[in-house]
Amino acid sequence: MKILIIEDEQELLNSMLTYLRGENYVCESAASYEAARQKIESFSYDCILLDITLPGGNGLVLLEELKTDNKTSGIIIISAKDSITDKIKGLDLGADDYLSKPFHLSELNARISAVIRRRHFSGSTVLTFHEIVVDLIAKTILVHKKPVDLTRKEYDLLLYLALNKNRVVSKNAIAEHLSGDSVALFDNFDFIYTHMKNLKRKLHQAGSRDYIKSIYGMGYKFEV
Amino acid sequence: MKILIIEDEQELLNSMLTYLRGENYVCESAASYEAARQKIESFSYDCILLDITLPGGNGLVLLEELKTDNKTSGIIIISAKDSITDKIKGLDLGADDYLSKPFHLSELNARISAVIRRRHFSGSTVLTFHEIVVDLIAKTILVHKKPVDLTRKEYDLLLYLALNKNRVVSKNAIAEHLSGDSVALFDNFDFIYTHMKNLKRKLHQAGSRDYIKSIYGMGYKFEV
DNA sequence: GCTAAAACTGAAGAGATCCTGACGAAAAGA
DNA sequence: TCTTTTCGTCAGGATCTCTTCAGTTTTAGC
Repeated sequence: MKILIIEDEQELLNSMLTYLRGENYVCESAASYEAARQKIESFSYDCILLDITLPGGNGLVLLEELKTDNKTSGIIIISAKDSITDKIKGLDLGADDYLSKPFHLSELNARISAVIRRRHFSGSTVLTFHEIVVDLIAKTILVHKKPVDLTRKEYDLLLYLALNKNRVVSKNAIAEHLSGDSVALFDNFDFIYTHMKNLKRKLHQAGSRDYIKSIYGMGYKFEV
Repeated sequence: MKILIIEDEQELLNSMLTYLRGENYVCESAASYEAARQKIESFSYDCILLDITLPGGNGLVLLEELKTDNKTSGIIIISAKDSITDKIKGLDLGADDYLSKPFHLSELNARISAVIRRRHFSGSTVLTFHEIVVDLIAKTILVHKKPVDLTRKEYDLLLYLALNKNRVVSKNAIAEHLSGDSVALFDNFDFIYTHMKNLKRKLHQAGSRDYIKSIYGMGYKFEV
């Protein structure tokens, strides 16, 4: 699978490249719309990550071109939070999905595979783990096809664990993800214990098996 | 995995220590180049975080020394944004990566594990020794494709042995690697005996052959 | 073989980590 | 505004891990 990343922030770009290559995607990058346009004309990509807030050009114009060219690439818009307009949200402009900065690389990865899956296999943006189904767009959880009433934090927590399935995730990482604050340092993880407890209880009551394992001294693991 | 943090800003240092210890790294710190030099001479680290803009000494000189000493440590340069020269960016000076302040601790963490992977494991995320598989990202050990649950110390111990496969590692080296304060020589290796015993037992019970040999008077060897 | 040093073992206390229920604060919804 | 829900903190207790210790076995050298 081949991905084009259109992004000018060097550090973010590097992170994305490293992560996505680690996920076995073939990645190329462009730091300007002009460079991107050239690449798109010459090569084909399964997915294009488009930062629409680059200096020196309007990303929406590029988006227009992309859609009229009826290429088969899936397109995910990336943008600062306050640049996400209702039009983008509604995906009226023809993108397949959008993600606002700052985002987590694991979430980006999930979106990419969802978009690619949909394009190639006309699926939807859901993640399925046995009886648990996560709908990324609706932000809902189904267990045995029945919705489970989770709070926002609980949903975030489950999604994060699910995106990192079969990996041990540290409490540092969880705390950062839940709080949305990527700068803060956490001296106490009590709130994680509480959310974890409630999440586990709700999933259990809904009839799910206990996929969330606690790994003493290391963190948690969503094991499927 | 053991890390040396060379940094004089106390607050930042504390954040880094707390975070990285939370990620199960064994961490030590030095607030000056002189202190750092001493530690580096006496002990070995898997990764060194080097702030090159400390007062009272030039970090680049220390970097030079580090590279000529051909130690196996990975080196990540940390510095204020405007001190990042093109040379550093190109990593011509021999560092493995660089990070400009301010940075996110999770980003630092990602860089560290990438550097360690590159240096020690030639970039791979899983190590395979016949029926034993070490997944560095999942932080999980598989024997015959089934997970074996190890404690932190047991996992670290196995990783350290695997890292030095087919070499004899002394108990001093193991002790230094497992427990943070490398102040003095250890007079008592009882805790190693216990961890080793438990590790061996768990691997054996999981159906693995006994690759860990005890070399009388020398140490241990992971023989594959 | 004998001896002393080194290595192993099981048990157990100390210590760290995690879970739980309850409660007030904060946020969201009516 | 008032009500309801969600969130984070806290303290007590449960659980798991680490280290130490004492007793036993193995090893190398004589």
